Amino acid sequence: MHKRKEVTIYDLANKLNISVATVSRGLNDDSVVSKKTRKKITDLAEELGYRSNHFARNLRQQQTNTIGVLVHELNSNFITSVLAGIEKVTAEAGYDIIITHSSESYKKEAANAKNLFHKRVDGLIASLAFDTTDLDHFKPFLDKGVPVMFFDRVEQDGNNSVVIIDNYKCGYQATNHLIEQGCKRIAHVTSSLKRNVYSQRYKGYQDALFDNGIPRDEDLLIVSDLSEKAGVDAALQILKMKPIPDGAFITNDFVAAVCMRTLKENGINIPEDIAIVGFNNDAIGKLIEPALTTINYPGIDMGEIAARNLINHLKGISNIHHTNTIIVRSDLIIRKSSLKKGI
Amino acid sequence: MHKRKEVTIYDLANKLNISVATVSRGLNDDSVVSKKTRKKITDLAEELGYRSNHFARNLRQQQTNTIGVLVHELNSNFITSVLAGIEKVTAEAGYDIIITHSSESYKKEAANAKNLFHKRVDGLIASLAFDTTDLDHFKPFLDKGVPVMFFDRVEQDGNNSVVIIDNYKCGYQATNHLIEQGCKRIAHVTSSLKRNVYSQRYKGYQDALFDNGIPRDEDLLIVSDLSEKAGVDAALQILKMKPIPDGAFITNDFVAAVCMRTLKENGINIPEDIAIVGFNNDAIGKLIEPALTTINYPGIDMGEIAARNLINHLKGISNIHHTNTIIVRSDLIIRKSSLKKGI
DNA sequence: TTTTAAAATGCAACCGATTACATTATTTTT
DNA sequence: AAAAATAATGTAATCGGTTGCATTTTAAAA
Repeated sequence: MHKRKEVTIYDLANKLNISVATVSRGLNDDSVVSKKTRKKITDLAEELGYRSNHFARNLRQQQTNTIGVLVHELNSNFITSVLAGIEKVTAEAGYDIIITHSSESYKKEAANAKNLFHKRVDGLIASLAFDTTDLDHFKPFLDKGVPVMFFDRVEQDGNNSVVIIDNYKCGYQATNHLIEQGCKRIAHVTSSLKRNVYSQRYKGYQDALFDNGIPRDEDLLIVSDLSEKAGVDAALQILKMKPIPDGAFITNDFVAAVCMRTLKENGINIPEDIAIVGFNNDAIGKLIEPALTTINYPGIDMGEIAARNLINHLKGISNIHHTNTIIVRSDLIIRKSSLKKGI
Repeated sequence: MHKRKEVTIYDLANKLNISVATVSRGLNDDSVVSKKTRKKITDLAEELGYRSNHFARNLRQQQTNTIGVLVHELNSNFITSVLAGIEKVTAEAGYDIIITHSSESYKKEAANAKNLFHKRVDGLIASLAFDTTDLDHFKPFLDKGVPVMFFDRVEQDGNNSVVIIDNYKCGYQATNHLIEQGCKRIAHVTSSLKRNVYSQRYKGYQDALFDNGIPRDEDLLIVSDLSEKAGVDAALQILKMKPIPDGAFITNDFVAAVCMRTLKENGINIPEDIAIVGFNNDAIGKLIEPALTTINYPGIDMGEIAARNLINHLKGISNIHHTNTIIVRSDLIIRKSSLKKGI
C-alpha cells in the first residue's frame, strides 16, 4: 500500500539548482522565465515523470477547476448527448466535471446541490427534477457568486441563465402537423405540467388547436411520469376515449413507442386510425414500426452551449447575467407514424 | 468576481478559544475530543456555514478520494447502467468519480488514462475500446500501486482484476437456443474479434454448432463496428448468402434491431424465415416487432461490483489481487424474434 | 566605462487542513 | 493527599504548489 514518492517542484529545483519559484513559473510557461531555463525545467519534469499536484495548486489559488453537473436521470439518450457536449467543452478548457443525478427527486437534487456546494465547484450546470419548483437549494451558489447554468428543465423566473429549446413552438408545430394531416381529435400525453418543458409544449398544443378552430377537450390530456407503464396506461386510456382520438402528440419518444405498441396490440392502425408524434428524436424512433415522427432536440449543442457560456463567464470573457436565455434550434422530423396523407 | 471569505477551522478555533487541532479532530468526530467540545464545534461550524476544504485535506493526506472511470462510449444503455451502479457505490463511500470516454479509440483511451493518472485518482475502473490490445497505458497506475478494475471489455491475461459475464456461455446459449428452434444455418454478426467479449461469444457460437453436429461455415460470420450502418450492411450481406440463413445471433441489440428492420424491408419474415437473437437487453428489444430475444446483461450490478471491490481494496478491507475474476450472472430472455416453434 | 533600464531569478509567506508529539487537566488508585 | 493513569487539548511541522516583493544578472543607453 506504500506509494512511491512523488516528484515535486522542490526536487526539480534541487536538481537544477534553481528556486522553486522559477520552477513553478517555468512549468506554467511564464514568459518571465528565460526560454533556456524553461526548457531545462520542462525537460527534467518530463524525465522524472513529474505530475503537478492540483490540490496544492487549488488550495493556493482558491479555485477548484471543477464544474458540477446536476441532471435528473442518466438513462436517456438526450442527457447522454448533453453530457457529451459538456464534457467536450469542459475538457478542452481544462475543467473537471462531477456528474450527479437526482432520479427525478427534489430531495435528492437538493442533496446533490449541497454536496457540490461543499465540493466548491467553480460553476454548476443543472437540469431540474420533475417536482422541483423552488430553487432554494441553488441559493448558496448564487450567494457565493458561483455561476449556475440551467438547461432544458428550468425555472424561467427571469433571474436565471438558461439554455432551452422553444418548447412552445415545438408543441405548436407538432400539433399543427397532426392537424394538417387531417386530425381533428388530438390527444396529448405528457408529464408534470409544473415543469416548464411540458407546460409550454402543452400551451403550444392548445394554441395550435385554437388557431385551427378545434375545440379544446380536457379529457384528451394524459399526464403521467415517463415510465414504460405510463406508456401502456396512456394507450389504454386512449382506447377508452369516445370517440377515439385520431391523433396523439406524445411528449417523449420512448413513451410514444410503448404507447404505439400497446395500441397496435389492440388492433389500432398507425397512422390510419391514430397519427402519432413523439418528442426527442431517440434512436428508437427509426426502429419501430411505423417510424416515429418526432421533434429533434440537439442535446450535444445544448451541453456545449451551456458549458461554453459558463466557462466564458468564469474566465471573465463574457457575463452569464447579460445573456439570460439562450434558445437552441429544434425541428420537426416527419416519419410515417403521422403521415395519414402519404407524402 | 470577488468571493466572500470562507470560514476555516482557524475561525472556528478563534471563536471557541481552542486550538485548530481540536477543531479538526472534533469535525472528524474523533472520540479523543470530549463530547461537549465536539458539540460546540459542530454547532458553530453549522452556524457559520463552514465547509471543509478538501484540497487542504487531500494535500495533507496524499490521496484524492477520486476514482477515475474510463469507458468506450457514453451512448449506450449498458454503459449508463454501469455508471449508475458505480455512482451509487462510490457516492456512498464518499468518493468522487471522473468519467472519461474514448469513443472507441485506443489513442483517446491512452490520453484519458494519462489524464486521470495526472489527476491522481485513487483507483480506476475501465472498459476497453475496440482496438485496444496492449495495456501499456495502464502501467503507470500499476507502478504507482493505483488499483485498476476492468469490466466487460477486458484483457484477460490473468494479471488484471476483471468483472465480466461469461461471454462464452452466453454465445453458446444463444446459439443453442436457435438450434433448438430448428435453425440449421446460423449467421453471426459481431464486432472486432480482438475484443474478449466478441471472441468468446464467437467461440460459444462455434462450440454450440459443433456440439449439435452443424458444420462450421466461415461465410456466415459478419464482423463490423456497431453502428447503424453496420446493421444495414449486415442485413444486406445476409440477404446475399446462399442459401439464406435461417437464424442469426447478433452481438448487440441495436444492431440487431437495425438489421431486422432492413431484413423486413426486404420481405424477410422474422422469425419464420430467420430467427434472431440479440445481446444486451436494451429497452429497444421490447419495442420492435417482433420483440427481440436477447441476453440480459446486468450493467448496474457490474458497476456496483467493480466499484465495491475497488473501494474495499482501497480501504484495505479486501485485496483486489486475490479475487482476480468476478463473473456476473447473465441469462437468455426469449421473445418472439427467435420463436419459430411458438411457445 | 558608468548609469539606467529591463530581464531573470530568488525569498518567504500563504492556502487550510492533518497529525506526531508534548503538555495540561481530570480521574483513579494507593 | 500524593502518585499514577487516563483523558483532553495544544504546538508546530507538513503537504506542494503560487505569487508579491526583493534581489541579482544581463542588456541597453549615456
